[in-house]
Amino acid sequence: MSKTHNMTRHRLSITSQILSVLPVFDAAARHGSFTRAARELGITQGAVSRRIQSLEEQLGLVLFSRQGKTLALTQDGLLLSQKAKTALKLVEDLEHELKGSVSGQLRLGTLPSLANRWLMEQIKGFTQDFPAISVDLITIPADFSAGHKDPVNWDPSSVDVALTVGRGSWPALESYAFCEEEMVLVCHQSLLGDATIGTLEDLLGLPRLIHSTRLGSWEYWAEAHRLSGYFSSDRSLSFEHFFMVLAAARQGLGLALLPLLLVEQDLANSTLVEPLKARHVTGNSYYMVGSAAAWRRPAVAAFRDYLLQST
Amino acid sequence: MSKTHNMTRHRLSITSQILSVLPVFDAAARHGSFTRAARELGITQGAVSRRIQSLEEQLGLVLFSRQGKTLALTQDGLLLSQKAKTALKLVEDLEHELKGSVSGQLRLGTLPSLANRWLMEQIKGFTQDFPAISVDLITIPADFSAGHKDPVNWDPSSVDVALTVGRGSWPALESYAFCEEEMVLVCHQSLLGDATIGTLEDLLGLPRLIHSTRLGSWEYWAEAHRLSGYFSSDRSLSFEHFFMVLAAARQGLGLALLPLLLVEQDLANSTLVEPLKARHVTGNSYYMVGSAAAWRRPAVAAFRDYLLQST
DNA sequence: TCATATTATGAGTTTTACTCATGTTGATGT
DNA sequence: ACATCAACATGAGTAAAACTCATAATATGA
Repeated sequence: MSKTHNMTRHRLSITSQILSVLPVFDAAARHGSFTRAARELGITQGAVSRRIQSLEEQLGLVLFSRQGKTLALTQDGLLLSQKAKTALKLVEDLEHELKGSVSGQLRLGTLPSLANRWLMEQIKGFTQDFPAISVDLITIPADFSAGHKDPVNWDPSSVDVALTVGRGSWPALESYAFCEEEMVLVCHQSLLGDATIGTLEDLLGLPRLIHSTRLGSWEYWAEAHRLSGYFSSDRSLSFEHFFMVLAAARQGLGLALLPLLLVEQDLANSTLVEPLKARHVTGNSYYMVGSAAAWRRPAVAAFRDYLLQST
Repeated sequence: MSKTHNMTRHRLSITSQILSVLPVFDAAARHGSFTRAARELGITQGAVSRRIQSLEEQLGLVLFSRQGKTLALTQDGLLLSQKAKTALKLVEDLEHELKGSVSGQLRLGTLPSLANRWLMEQIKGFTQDFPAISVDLITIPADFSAGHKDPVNWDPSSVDVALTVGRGSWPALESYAFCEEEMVLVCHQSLLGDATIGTLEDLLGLPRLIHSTRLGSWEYWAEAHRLSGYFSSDRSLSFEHFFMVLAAARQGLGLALLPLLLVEQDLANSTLVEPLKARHVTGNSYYMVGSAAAWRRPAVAAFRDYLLQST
């Protein structure tokens, strides 16, 4: 059997290709596992496997010895991992040094619900990266328009960036979407008791927590799942902000319909459960909104880039 | 006017993106010119421009100050370039160290014509990269088959890799194409005298140098350019190998039809000229051919990778 | 020996990097 | 001043790399 291979096209020198794999290789070397490395990097196991393979081909060396489950660095791999660490450290330090030179003030306006957990996490990471930027956080109203234009219910002169939800149409402002709004059905485990939940109808007897400033949510959700007209209408519990709905749900007060962004962490650590997967993409997105002038300021641009990156 | 931007998808951390641009940035910083950096890297000016731009966006910094023609590093750029050099040096050294650990013998068989200049250049670069590999070079016959299967006119047991021309069909062997065969019309400047060459017909009065082991070359070329039947048939000069044809052409003995691979350098430094652009892709390619067992040897695989890379 | 946890791999998709062609701009010489 | 030149910038389209998803293959250990 003859086997033929075609020629490659010209690219940058081999060093460049090696450089970009270094973080992947380093993670794999540190964990001694492609799976865990992938988890750390937020990519799939297959991606790590492939990249390491191609690195080994580039170098013409075997970097890991694989025996089924067990992964171990070879002699060459060990050498590379040590040097790689040094090089990575160098570049990381450099990055921090450069970012440290960005200073200024960042005035953020945010929907109250974002400010409880999600935004705090972002701000934590951001201020670590940019220690010389001061942040000033205030809330803005959650008023919501279903129309074609999104409202500007904050004072653009007192805020550089507003974090809000909408359709991306703020005249005279420049907006960046960082997350699609997807509503998720959640509740506390205790609410379900020992009932077996098989269909959406099984859930409709449970108390629902209502978001009073966006009243249509349940109805839109029900429509998307072809369930209109099923809601019981006895006692109702309603709250102005999502964060209050969330707090109520955590207490087991009822079934909540909340944006995924706000409940990701609770789902991950099982504070809340998703009794049935009945999600609903609303068509809105979360946006950073600011004037063109604001976006030109380094501190503001840095925040935008950070958020887009970390999403 | 409102301006909206969509969210990015998750990728590797920012450091990884920075790493792969470093060689580009370094070249630009060293040359103080995107154009010259591009030339060094073998890519276009636009590619360099874009990558530097995206690096600047990633970092949220301006690295170069552009004033029309003049390009200069900013303060931040200078800082980055110094650190980048250190990091690059580290990785390059590392690469050499790893490659230095590959040792063994590489037995190459080659068409004689390749061994004059082109292959020597490759071997020079290869042995610099892999100082621990010994190379043993011999020639193999240039016999050529126009049929479906390519001949094996060398002893596979005495050679790891044969460099030859063909169609990629060597039964029981594994082959890698590294260059398409493209015939170019060349001659010494003096041959043209002061005649004005406007069409192919103008050239047909000049003496042609003939490659006796692949007699059809001129005819195939003529056919491709719809010129059959024009050749004068007085005195003829014919040579067994391309390298002899090339040597004759350099002396101004006649018009030669040679593979681009063999005359690239002569064209670049004007030892030879291409009186009219009348190239002809023959459909053959240059191949590295070896047994699967040979390709498994590190020294042999290293040579393959080097050649595919440098093409 | 079966369940499990891991890496490998085929197929298809998305994103990035590149080329080519053209636009723009500032310096230079007449 | 103005034309010219030599750089960088940029829009559009293409090629290649990187990633995902789904699934296969494989060693480990109860």
